[in-house]
Amino acid sequence: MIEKKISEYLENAHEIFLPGVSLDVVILGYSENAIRVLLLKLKEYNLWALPGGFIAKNEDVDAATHKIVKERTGLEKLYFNQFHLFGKTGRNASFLQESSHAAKLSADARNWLNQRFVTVGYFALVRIDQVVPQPDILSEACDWLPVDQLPATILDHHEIVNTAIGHVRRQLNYFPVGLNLLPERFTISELQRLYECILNQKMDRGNFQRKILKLDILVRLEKLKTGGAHKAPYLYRFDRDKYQHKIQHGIGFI
Amino acid sequence: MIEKKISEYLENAHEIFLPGVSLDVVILGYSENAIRVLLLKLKEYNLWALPGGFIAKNEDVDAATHKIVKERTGLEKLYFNQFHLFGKTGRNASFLQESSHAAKLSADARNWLNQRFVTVGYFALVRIDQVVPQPDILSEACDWLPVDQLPATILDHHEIVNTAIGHVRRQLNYFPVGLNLLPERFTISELQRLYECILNQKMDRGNFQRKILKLDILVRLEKLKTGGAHKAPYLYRFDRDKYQHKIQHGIGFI
DNA sequence: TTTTTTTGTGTTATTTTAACACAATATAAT
DNA sequence: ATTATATTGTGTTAAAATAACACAAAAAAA
Repeated sequence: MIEKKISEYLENAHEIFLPGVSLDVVILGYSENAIRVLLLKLKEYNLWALPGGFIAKNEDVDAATHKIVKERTGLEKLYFNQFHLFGKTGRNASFLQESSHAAKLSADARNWLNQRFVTVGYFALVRIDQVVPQPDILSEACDWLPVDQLPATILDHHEIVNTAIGHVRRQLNYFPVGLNLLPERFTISELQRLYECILNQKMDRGNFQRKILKLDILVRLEKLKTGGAHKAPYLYRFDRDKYQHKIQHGIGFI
Repeated sequence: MIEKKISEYLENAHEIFLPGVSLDVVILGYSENAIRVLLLKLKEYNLWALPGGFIAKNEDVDAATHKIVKERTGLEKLYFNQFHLFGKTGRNASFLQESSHAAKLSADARNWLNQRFVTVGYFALVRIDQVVPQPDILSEACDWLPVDQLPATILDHHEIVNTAIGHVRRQLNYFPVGLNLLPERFTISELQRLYECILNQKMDRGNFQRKILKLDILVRLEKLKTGGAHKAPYLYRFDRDKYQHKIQHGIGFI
């Protein structure tokens, strides 16, 4: 039955969508000291996929990103960053043709899906506990999967995720990170663990503290009361205005 | 008559090219203390354009870049860097429709050109005096124009050039530059002027010298004999292996 | 009360950065 | 031939940044 949905969705795709171009979005989240990526499990296929789709002929690519993510995961108002156009031939060769489900698709749908696409990749960073992704009709599940143990995916989505992470890692040198990945109030150690997790390397605690505080994007709150068998750390929150300023203008950190 | 050429070129474009996607290349060169960009002057239009074109259906986008640049300017073996996908609607709205020449094109060509495109931008850096660009049949001229005084261009090529320069400027923090922009042998001051030109800011001479030498990508040659009314500076050349290593692995500089 | 763990902050050696200094020297001016 | 001018190679130094480690304070568990 899923084929019927896909066929309906792609009926007249030639008239609606910009041909040749697709769009995939790497939504990265953080929890339990692991960077995770939001993937959709395709119904009746044992494969995962990034939320992605096509761009309407009269639609900006940036706008399509928001629309596609909303449709496929329910998430809204994320901040997206374009990072690469994946343009190799043979990107989208195999999986559809080999599938036993392909034959059940309409001719329109098959034609559309079998054309050669280039895909533009966007990424976003979000707080896992603050969003509730909802799989769309094409997907049976929508899950946060750790990026270092990706499941089997369609096409080159594995490569797209890894490229996105490389970009995030490099951006860390110029832009702060954390506003969308940590709870409203957090400790410096929690922020440090996030950095260590993205960069996959340990950092000196004292030096990290001094350096991040000197960026002047954190506001110190009262002491943390609950918790571990040790001295209670201060809680901080981001100063959103100053944080946004650094995001816009960039500032070295690591 | 140019319309006939264009019509021929675009005949059956639907079958040959990936629809919806075009490609533009910002080739930057340096001479006389100005960063210049290679532009083509379109025949019978009083507008300039970046070398650009379309991607064959069975062709990698990276490969298309080389092919298009070769066809349109004669330049080969450049090192290209993809930097952005320009995806706004209305990018390619006006110039063709308004032109009196459009009516002379074949229906095929008009159809092809009137579809909505997104364009992927690549840039390259080259030594102006080492390449001899040749305009192709579609262009009456092929010239290096200073990026701070761009002439009227088609579409959003102005924005594409400026975006490319922004990327080059940011890359300067991570990768050396100069191998493709200076003569084989050059002085440190010449290299400094290049940096100042790209960054549009003055730098301290002594500090620049120490810093660039510490990168360990330059080889000192004999003294410069000819020239100015002052102490003769040393000549240097790039150590290509070490330079390439820095390009690959990146290293902070500025 | 003691132990364990982590925190906030301190110390110090080393390196980097930024700004300026000055003699050396190749040509031009006299 | 002598002096002036411009630019070079290198030196100096204060300030800032970096890296590695130190230690008492404190919250909870033992």
